[in-house]
Amino acid sequence: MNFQPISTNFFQQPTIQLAQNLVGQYLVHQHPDGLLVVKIIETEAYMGSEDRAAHSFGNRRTKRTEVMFGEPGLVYTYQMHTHTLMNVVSGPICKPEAILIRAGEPIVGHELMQQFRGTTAMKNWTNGPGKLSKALGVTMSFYGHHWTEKPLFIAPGPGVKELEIGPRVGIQNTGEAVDYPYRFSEKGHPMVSKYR
DNA sequence: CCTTCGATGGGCT
DNA sequence: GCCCATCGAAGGA
Repeated sequence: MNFQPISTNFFQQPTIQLAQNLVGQYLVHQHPDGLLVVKIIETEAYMGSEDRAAHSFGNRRTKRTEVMFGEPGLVYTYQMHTHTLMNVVSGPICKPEAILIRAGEPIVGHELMQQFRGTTAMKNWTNGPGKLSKALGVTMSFYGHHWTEKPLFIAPGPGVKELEIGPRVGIQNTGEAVDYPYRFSEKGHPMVSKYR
């Protein structure tokens, strides 16, 4: 298969819509040790200044959140404890919205993913945001990269049969935001990350 | 400075 | 379900 970056204007749709449409696309990393591809099966939208669960709530602008104020399609990586989490910057410039990529299904590069993840069962390689980054060999060095540029990019995928919508995971202490229906996943997929 | 706290994951009970 | 690794960001003094 020949994977090529999706067009730039794919990232110009409204954030909720983009979060939904990212489910079913491919995420490709042309890693020095081999090609790695997953189909995205779970995302979460973070709606910027209005969303108490977002790092950019209240337009908080710091070294970490700076990239969220940039153009849609940029890569926002950040550290959570010992893990790297991957986001797609969304919304117009200066509207700091983003989409967390939470889970994927291995398509190409199973051997390398297993090596990066250890010997656990395949269903545990990419069923969470930290695991996914590790399986794909993605680190903080991609902060500010663009998701249409090799070697790390989104490519058109097959989509999904049915989309499931629910509340986001792991955002206690964010008031009313805990129940916003901003989590999107492929219904019934065995590698969707845990429910809360 | 100093303290608190994670958009997590793995191990163990 | 509970514990905690491990560290930078955030926010207060």
